[in-house]
Amino acid sequence: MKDNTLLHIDISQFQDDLINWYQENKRDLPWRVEQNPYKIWVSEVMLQQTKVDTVIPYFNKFIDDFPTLYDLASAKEQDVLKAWEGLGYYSRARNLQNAIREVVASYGGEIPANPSDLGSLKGVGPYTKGAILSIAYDQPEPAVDGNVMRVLSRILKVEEDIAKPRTKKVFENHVRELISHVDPSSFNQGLMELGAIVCTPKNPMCMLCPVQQHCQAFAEGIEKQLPIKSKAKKQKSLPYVALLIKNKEGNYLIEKRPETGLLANLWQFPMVPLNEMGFNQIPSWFEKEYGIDVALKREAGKLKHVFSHLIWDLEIHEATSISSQTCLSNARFVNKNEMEAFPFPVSHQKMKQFLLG
DNA sequence: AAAACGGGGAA
DNA sequence: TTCCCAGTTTT
Repeated sequence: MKDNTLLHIDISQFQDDLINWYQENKRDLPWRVEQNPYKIWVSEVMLQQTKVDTVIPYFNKFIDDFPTLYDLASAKEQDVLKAWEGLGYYSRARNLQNAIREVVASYGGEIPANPSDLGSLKGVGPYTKGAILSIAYDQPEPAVDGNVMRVLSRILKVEEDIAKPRTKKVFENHVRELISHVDPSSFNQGLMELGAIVCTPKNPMCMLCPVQQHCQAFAEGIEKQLPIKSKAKKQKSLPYVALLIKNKEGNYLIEKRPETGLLANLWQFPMVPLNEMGFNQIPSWFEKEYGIDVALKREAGKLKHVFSHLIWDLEIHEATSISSQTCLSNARFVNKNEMEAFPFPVSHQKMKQFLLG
């Protein structure tokens, strides 16, 4: 063992300081009320790349709609996506239901308490696996997320690029050395809570930190320089015309997106890729793709929607059609009331809102 | 190892 | 604007 970074830390004292602080300062959150593996799992999936304040109302509604894993297993996917509407990363919801169905089918409804079975489930990667094992089952497994990497990069002065996939393994190894075997749940949650409340990205509040005396970065005054993270390349912008097409019955055309890729299985208003054709080709393109006539009426506004990896530049147009149906099974005319049952991404929720006034 | 995959909020 | 967030899957 060449790396003796941990020798600088009094592990037992560090555990006590962190766990005691967590017990005293942890936030009251809906998924901390009981040690229920299903609810903890749901919360962990929702919390991936999503802030606590955003998750809370979704979590409460989700548990209300699907109180047990059997309710989720037997639900329709469209209803699960509807409950997830607006949260983003919709594959999380589809993977979660897939995994829960696997738990019912192969594990008698008992969420596996061992790393290999648990980790084999859809959507359960290294983080979620460790979070469930430690928080729901009190096992000393690492649960390393962005918070933990930031906190430990400062405490242990780790200067590797946290944007690199392999760096996460470095932190997992550190956690295996540091984690309390008496209360691994409070240890892991304490690290994350500390990252969320005290050891924040820009201006960490070191004066309030319960493990300040263990922190290498604080000792050297370099806490704001850590962690080191390379920048992502910037998004490409894609121009579209999105159409609010009303037919004679007063119904609007919506369509289901493909079952893989971006916003899989969500619904939307038709979008015409402008980088593949000119504006005046839209009606003929529609005749070819949807088998319906379309007459553009007027522009309703513009919408810019930013994803992590691309940007939609949308020009919204109102249009009319004399058709009542399309040649596509995934597209249909619905009235404003029926529209409410379909899951839309946020960009198209805004267009829907435009229609509803 | 890199890219795909959403959305919101803070600085 | 820029960056960040309780990540996983696919390529």
